[in-house]
Amino acid sequence: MPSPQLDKTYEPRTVEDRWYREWIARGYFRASLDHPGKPYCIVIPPPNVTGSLHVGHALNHSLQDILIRWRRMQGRNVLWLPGTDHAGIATQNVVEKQLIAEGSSRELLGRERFIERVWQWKATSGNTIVNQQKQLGESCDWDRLRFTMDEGLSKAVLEVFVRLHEEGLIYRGERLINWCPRCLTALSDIEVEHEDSKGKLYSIEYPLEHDPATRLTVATTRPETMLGDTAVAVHPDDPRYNHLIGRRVRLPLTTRTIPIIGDNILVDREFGTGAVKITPAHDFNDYEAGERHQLPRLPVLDHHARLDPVSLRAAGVEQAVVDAVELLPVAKARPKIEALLRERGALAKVNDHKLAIGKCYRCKTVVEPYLSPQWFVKIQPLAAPAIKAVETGHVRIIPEGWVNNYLGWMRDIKDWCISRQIWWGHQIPAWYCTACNADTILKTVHEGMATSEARELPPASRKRITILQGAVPVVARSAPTQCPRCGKSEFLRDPDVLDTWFSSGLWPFSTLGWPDRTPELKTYYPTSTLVTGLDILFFWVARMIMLGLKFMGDVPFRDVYIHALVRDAEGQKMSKSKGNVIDPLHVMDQFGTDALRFTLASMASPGRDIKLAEERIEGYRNFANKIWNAARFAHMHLDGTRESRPPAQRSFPERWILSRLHDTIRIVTQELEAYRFDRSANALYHFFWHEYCDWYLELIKPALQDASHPDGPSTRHTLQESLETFLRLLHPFMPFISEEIWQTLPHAGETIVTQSYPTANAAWHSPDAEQAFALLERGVGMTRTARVLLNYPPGKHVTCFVTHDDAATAQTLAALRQEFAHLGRGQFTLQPLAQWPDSKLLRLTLDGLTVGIHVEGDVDLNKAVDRLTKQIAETEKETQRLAGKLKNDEFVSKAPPEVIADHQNRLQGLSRDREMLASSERQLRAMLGA
RNA sequence: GGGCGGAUAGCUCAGUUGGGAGAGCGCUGCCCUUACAAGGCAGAGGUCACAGGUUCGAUCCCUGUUCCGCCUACCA
Repeated sequence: MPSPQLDKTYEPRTVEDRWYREWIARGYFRASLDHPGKPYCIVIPPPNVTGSLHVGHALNHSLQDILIRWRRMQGRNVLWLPGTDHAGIATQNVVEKQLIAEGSSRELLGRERFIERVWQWKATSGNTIVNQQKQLGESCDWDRLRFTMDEGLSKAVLEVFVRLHEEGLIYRGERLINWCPRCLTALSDIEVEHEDSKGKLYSIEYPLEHDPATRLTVATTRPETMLGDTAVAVHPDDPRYNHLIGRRVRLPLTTRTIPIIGDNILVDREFGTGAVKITPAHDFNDYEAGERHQLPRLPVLDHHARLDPVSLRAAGVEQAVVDAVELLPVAKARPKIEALLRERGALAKVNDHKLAIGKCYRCKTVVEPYLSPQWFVKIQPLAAPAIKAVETGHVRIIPEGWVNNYLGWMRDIKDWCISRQIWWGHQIPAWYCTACNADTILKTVHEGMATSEARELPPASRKRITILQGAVPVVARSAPTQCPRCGKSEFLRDPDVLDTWFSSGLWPFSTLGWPDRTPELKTYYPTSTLVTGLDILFFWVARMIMLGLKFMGDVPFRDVYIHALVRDAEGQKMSKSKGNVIDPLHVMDQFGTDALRFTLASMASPGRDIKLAEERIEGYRNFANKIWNAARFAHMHLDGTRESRPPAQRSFPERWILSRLHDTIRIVTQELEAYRFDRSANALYHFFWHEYCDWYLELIKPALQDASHPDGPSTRHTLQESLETFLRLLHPFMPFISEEIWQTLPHAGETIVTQSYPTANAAWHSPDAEQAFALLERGVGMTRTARVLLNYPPGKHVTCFVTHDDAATAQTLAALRQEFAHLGRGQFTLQPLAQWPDSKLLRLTLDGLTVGIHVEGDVDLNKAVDRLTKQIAETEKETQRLAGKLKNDEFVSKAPPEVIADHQNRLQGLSRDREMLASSERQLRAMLGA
């Protein structure tokens, strides 16, 4: 066939787009239920539908695509199922910002029109990330693209909610939850990020009611919450205070007195004064203590985390204090309270204090514990089987270091708050009969707005509806028409939506058609592997395992591979505000998609974050170019007859490269099975650059360039065969360049995508060739070193001698005369040392191998002498070390015999080397003297 | 506070049953040798964080210390 002309450098952009469209058009990525292979399925961790591809996605998706393409080539029935999630809070925030920029708001728009607006936003930006994924070469079955809010998945959400509710595993109740006063919604425990910050510890004095001259001092980091204190706790065994239990203190700034109680859980006698104020409505520990002692809960903050005048009055706060702080946010109220306490002489001291402050993971606003009715999943019954699944290995977590992390969290898991006070998401399928619940449904004027603003609102938005804890919902798959209790038909639907993770927790089966019993579920569930980052192990992975076991009766996936976080070159977390983000799209434009993918794979070592620097990507861009040029070389020489000989009858370079290829196939496959993408990638890189290009292509040039060479036809065959095999081995990592080159080589089939993955061929394994090569490599290296020592130009034709002090090895060398001549650029004599000239010769020795190079003209021999002197010293040092060990009786008596024998052999070898080096040095000095 | 991981060449990292320290990038020198200067060849560079212990022998196993990350937690 004619050799196609390949350009001198590889241009990824044109190639990538062309092939991706072709792959899609021909449907190579489509899964088929009829496929005879064993199923292999990955569901993609759904990215935010309105987001765009960042480098973390690029890593996550590249690794999945490597696994998928590899398994596809292995003949498995592959499904990679793509999709996106609706990212409730994040997406709602984005659209709200747009509205504010337009001078509108979601309240002005109303719920229905707001949701329409979000769908519009999804329609305009929803394809962005999908197109970027395609640019990355992802071989997903795009026909099966799913979205957490689409009809099928919403049906699954409804079904799960109703069933869990029926079983009593979902309940509604008033609890203290994490509340974001900016997003105005509840958050689950893990949506709160903790950050160390500097704060203050305020010591406040509470006078005893029966003895006001005596004061009980309590410490707090949040003095403004003291207005809502309902008790002070001391340790029951603390002799300083326990006689006060049952007495009362006067709460400063209020008209109230509160009891002193004994509590050994809340109180740490060592900390502070040993007395603790209790604010059950604004602190999780205090809430628990309040439960234990039946204390009232007095909230003092509203949902914007401002001091609420109505609540303050209800809490008996003095009117002057209310006037001073009402409607102030916490940060502004705190100094006012501090000043008021100081005025009253109630503030004992203020110390600096380090504390961890909780922030909203979406908007970084300080989260407040907030008392409100919410929906929860009772999690213990779901967690128990999910713990067992990992303990027994039904789900494998890789690297397994994360197993304890998972188990620890699961064993201490808290009920999951699933309701969110936002509009974008799956609205909770609970309806309240307005007649039966007349007393528990409160409609108040919207407190978040000044009255003038509130007047502008449509009536439906003007109210804030609060459905109190006692309300009785009807939970159903569709809206009820009649109240089962009173028969009336007017209902209010619960306005809350579900946590986004509630729907993504169903992802491995909802995307396959559940709750319908589809053939897809039957074929692909449990899925094979989940590839994800550590950051969503709890958010997502744990919940998928719990819900998968609950509703499918089986784990959602067999393996969970947890990969690293991508950081910048300095190890900093990438963030837009720091301006250190590496944009994968820009990288792909600049260096090519294959280079980016290969970089990420090669750096994916387990248990270590990836510090990504552009130079690395550039390095692998160069690798792609190297492959490209090797292919150009092949094309220049593939014309002519080709002959397929049995491997054992091929020439030495052919046998050697096939043996190396055999080994590389073995390593790449084995490491992929162990999810060691880094080792697989490095094996590919090392093989191709440093064995295939550096040595093999050089070794076969004589056979290729001489038209009448007897090994020509076989060499051409092996060249083509080895290159084609390597491209298949490489394809999962570098899909584009491998396809582009593969297409130009002789091949069967229409695409590399569906070719079989190479398997190790035992007939290619050749220890003899490998051993011979090791000698050749070292010998050639030594002649090149000698050339540099003598300042010979690289092209200079030299006269050389090579031998080895072991006779059999010397025989092996003798068979390599032509290879030495070619790579060493000169005339090589492979005879015993006795027949070498004894002057005008620079000799180098290592491990019994000696190379001599003829010294011509007036060259400076000093560099060579220095080199020999240095090497002799090193040899001497190593000799001392080994001899020392062998002289040690304990070593000789206790070390294993093979280690002793090895030491002795090495010592002998060193001794011979040393003799040879010393004689070389004498010879050189003689020449210098002459 | 608890848990986990890391500390190996200038940088980023391998090193899997303890026995002669490796790679990539970078650096230095020489080369535009017809596949490739996005390249070739040669080379410099490391008491494997520190201190003990186990062992004939420790980068590797054990203990402690220091430093850096991450996760987690209610010390008011």
